[in-house]
Parts: sequence; structure tokens; C-alpha cells
Amino acid sequence: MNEAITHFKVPVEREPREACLGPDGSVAHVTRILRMITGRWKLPILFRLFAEPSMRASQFMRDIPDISQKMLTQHLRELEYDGLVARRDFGEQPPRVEYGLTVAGRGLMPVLMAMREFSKHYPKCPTDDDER
Amino acid sequence: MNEAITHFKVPVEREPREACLGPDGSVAHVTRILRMITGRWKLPILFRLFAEPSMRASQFMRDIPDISQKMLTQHLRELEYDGLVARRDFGEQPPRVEYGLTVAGRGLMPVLMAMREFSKHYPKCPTDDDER
DNA sequence: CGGCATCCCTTATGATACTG
DNA sequence: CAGTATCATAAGGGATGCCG
Repeated sequence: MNEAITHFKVPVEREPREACLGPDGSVAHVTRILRMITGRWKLPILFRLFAEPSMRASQFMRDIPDISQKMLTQHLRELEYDGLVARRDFGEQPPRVEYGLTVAGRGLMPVLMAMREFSKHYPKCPTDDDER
Repeated sequence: MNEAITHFKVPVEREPREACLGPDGSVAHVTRILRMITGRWKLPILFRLFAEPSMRASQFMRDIPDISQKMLTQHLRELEYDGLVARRDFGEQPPRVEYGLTVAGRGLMPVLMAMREFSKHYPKCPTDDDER
């Protein structure tokens, strides 16, 4: 009873999301990067560290308006986890912790710059030559 | 209810956080791009259109596993709103609608490729030279 | 100073059923 | 085939208080 007449959907083994991933698993790769830099305060933090090699939590709080300490810590942790930011605890009293970009973090900046340039090139939705 | 088809949340322009915007308002610009390509199915759609110049809704449904029709339409609308994708309704019966990348959409691809390359370059969190 | 925990709200995303 | 409408749930974000 494993014959041809399939009146039903043959268990078409769905590829493990392999499809639609684009060349070289582009989608997966880009998604990974997006996850790393997506977050209400990820960019402000990264760009701040790009300008200032070493930053303390209190400095971020001062330089980034409206950010809460919770979100600051949380996003710093995520960035650290993703290897973009390095955390350095001096183990002093009172506490002293400094943050900085990792090699990867610095390597990411050019990509962000590319995104910025693209944004500049398309100030608004180019309603003119929108035809495919 | 004779309004435009706004199936999605119109980008509620966040407050003009002038500060911490980085050089040239980098943060704002990059954030804008991120907002355009962030979404569970934005990348699969874009990369699919990059490979296939013209796509119909049903094709997306076939090529992108697990995507629901609602999300497909919603994300296509958003991409269209942001000027990355062009929608072409042939006004036929039965319905025939085709989607394709706009000039801006095609211009974005190199940026996405750059992100992919970066991802490849840092396969994992580079725990070696993480020091600032 | 830095950081963690809790409660709560706004969105993003999903499941499902329906229309032209 | 393409798209709409509703309801339900998950994830992101924010306010606040306590700790070493």
C-alpha cells in the first residue's frame, strides 16, 4: 500500500528550511546579523563605543537619553554575548566596569556605515522609478 | 472604510532623539534601514525576489515554508510602502498580481550581501582577541 | 556604581475563517 | 488567486524597587 495512487499529499519531506535561504544561506546569515544589532538601543550603544573606545555604564546613561538601566545592561549583555562588545570588570570597590568594542564589533561598523550610506541615497520612497 | 489598504502599522516616527545619533545621524539612518528589513519574512521575500525578478503571492507561499498568507501580504505591503518592492496588479480575473524589486530594492541587496559576508567572517563569537 | 528582579504594556507574529 | 478580518499569543520594552 505504498503505491503510486496518492490521493493525498505525500509526506513531502519539507527541507529543513534549506529552501528560501538564498545563496550561501544568505537569509540565515543576514538574519543573524540583524538579530545582533536589532534592539531599541543596540545602535546608540555601538556608535557610542565607536566614538569612545571605553565607556562605563554611567556614561551610557548620560549620553543616551531615555535609556533605562535595565535596557542598557540587557543590551550590553546581548552585545557581549554576540561578541561585539567586551566587558571589563576591574573588581574594584566601588564597582568599576568598562565596555568597549571587540575586533568583531569594530569590523561591523563598516557594514553599518554602508547601511547609513544606502539610507542617504534613498531619502524617501523613490516613487518615481518604482517599476520593476 | 473606503480607505487605503493599510494592513500594517504605519511607522510611527519615534521622537527625534537628536542626541546619540552618531555622526551624520548614523543611528537614525541605520535604524531606518533596519526597520525596513526587520521582520520574520522580510529577508526571505527580498532574497526570493532577488533570484526571481517577478513573483506571485502563490509562488511565495510555495517557496517560503511556514509563512502565512496574512504575514506574506503584510510584509509585502510594508516592503512596498518602504519602496523596496513594487506591486503590479494586472486587474485580471482571476486575480493576477506580481511583485518585484524596485531600483531601491535592488540597491539594497549589496548591503545585505555585505552583512552576509560579515557574518561569514565571524562564524562564532571570536573569543580569542576580544580585548578592546 | 552596576546590576538583578518584578510587574505591566505595546507590538509582532500566528491561527483561522471569510470575501470578491 | 489574492486579500481581509478577528482573535490569541509571544516577544520586546519600560517603570520601579532592592542588593552588594
